[in-house]
Amino acid sequence: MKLRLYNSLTRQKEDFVPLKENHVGMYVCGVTVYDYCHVGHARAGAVFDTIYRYLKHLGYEVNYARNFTDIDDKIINRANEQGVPWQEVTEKFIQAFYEDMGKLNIEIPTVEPKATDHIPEMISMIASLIERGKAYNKGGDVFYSVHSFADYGRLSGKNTDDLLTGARVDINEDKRNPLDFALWKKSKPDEPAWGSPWGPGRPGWHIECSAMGTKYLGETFDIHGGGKDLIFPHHENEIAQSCGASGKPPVKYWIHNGFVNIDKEKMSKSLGNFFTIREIYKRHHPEVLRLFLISSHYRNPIDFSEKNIEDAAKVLTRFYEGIEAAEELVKGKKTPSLNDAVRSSAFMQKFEEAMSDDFNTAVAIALLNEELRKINTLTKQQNSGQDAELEISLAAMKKTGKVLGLFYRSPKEFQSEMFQLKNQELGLDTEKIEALIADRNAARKAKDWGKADQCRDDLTAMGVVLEDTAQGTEWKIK
RNA sequence: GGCACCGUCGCCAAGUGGUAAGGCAGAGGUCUGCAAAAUCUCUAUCGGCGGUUCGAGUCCGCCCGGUGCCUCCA
Repeated sequence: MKLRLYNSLTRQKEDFVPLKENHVGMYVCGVTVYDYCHVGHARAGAVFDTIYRYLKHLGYEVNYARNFTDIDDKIINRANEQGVPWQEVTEKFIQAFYEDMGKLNIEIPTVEPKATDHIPEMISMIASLIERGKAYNKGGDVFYSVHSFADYGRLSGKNTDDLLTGARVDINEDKRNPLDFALWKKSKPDEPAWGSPWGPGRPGWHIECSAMGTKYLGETFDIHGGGKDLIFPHHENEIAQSCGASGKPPVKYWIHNGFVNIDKEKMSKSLGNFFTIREIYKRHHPEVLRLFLISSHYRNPIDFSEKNIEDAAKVLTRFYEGIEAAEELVKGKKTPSLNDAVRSSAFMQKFEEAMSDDFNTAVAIALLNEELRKINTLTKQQNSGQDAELEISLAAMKKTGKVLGLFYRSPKEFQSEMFQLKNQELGLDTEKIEALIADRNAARKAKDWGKADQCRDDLTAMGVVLEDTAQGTEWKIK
């Protein structure tokens, strides 16, 4: 299946041709670890995790690097506020990152470089930039000279004149040009510092990604990802740095995910209108969050709202119920060459077609819904002659789920976790519910429909929904 | 001010120029003692106005409305 993806650099969909056949080098900007992750981070996590999984699904050997920015002004400020060493702040939030992203079923990348483990690489890149006349030392601060890079602004579609007339350029006497940005920051007393040819200091934000990307993926690699907000200045500066140092463009395909909005407005730290992932987990299942995050195309903005999350919860619940019933029927069966049948199924073909069109997860999920309907119908028919078909559909569904990072729990586990979340609000008295159900079943046996309905009405009022099955009466929370 | 992007059913959301996927909600049928679940059927001409074309949601222009980037930010 030929993969096409939208390249932010050229602003169009392009055929994906890796630099090295069957191999992909991918770098995604991680987080600055000074606080808990919010839903925006969750989206970037889910989007690039899905891309990573799909590339592997296509058979590529993927070298995937995602960094931790563990030295930065914000980290230092946070440490000072709390009166703790900065390392304590970063360790805490790296730990929290793993917890939050782990629940979202985000796979661990091939490498996860930390900025502070790569100071020598950054120093050497900066030195090389100075040598090539692309950077200058001003009293211990080193700046990149934007004028030295003719292509500056290509990724973000800006030209330096416009940037200069913009109202918000940083006025800094030490800079030759207001657009120049820091590669190395001289440290003040009591600030964390590393030795360098320009005196003690710490690296600027942009240089770390250039240095680590180069180290792990080479001077030019296939894919670089991140949120749209990183295009300028972060990624623009990365290009300038890497190109300046190596003379080669660092990245072939740039991929940027859209924002998570609250009431149509970008969710961000600076606006203060953000939800942390862990806040969401208190009320919503992580897998529901993941489904919500990938139900829209990754480049479009998504609006985070209770209604939208609840819709996703309904969809996922339906999937798990269908899977549970089908698994029951397929249990113990073993269709010969199941993998081949799955691979060549029309459903899998269409799934790959959708995903290969710039990772269209929205269409992929629509296809999953259609396949679920097929599975439900086959399950209901309970026709042993069609078990193979059901088994193939179920296996295909699971396989696409693996690409999307869904359906990896057992249905029972999912249902029980959902139950617990819902029950937190209602605080249901299980014994009372069981007793009412017993009463109702006694009444049903005696064909006392009035009393039976009364029992159910009482339960409905408590938020309990009944389901009479061949195996008995089951109940769940609405 | 500069540069991008977006406006599709009540809500969410896909859509390579050929006559609108999917989900939620809603209506009706099957099933059920009644329900639930499942399943079937039904519900939009795509912000507005022009233009290009045999044909446009899909390309061009203008207008209206919304968002983002230009400062740290996924």
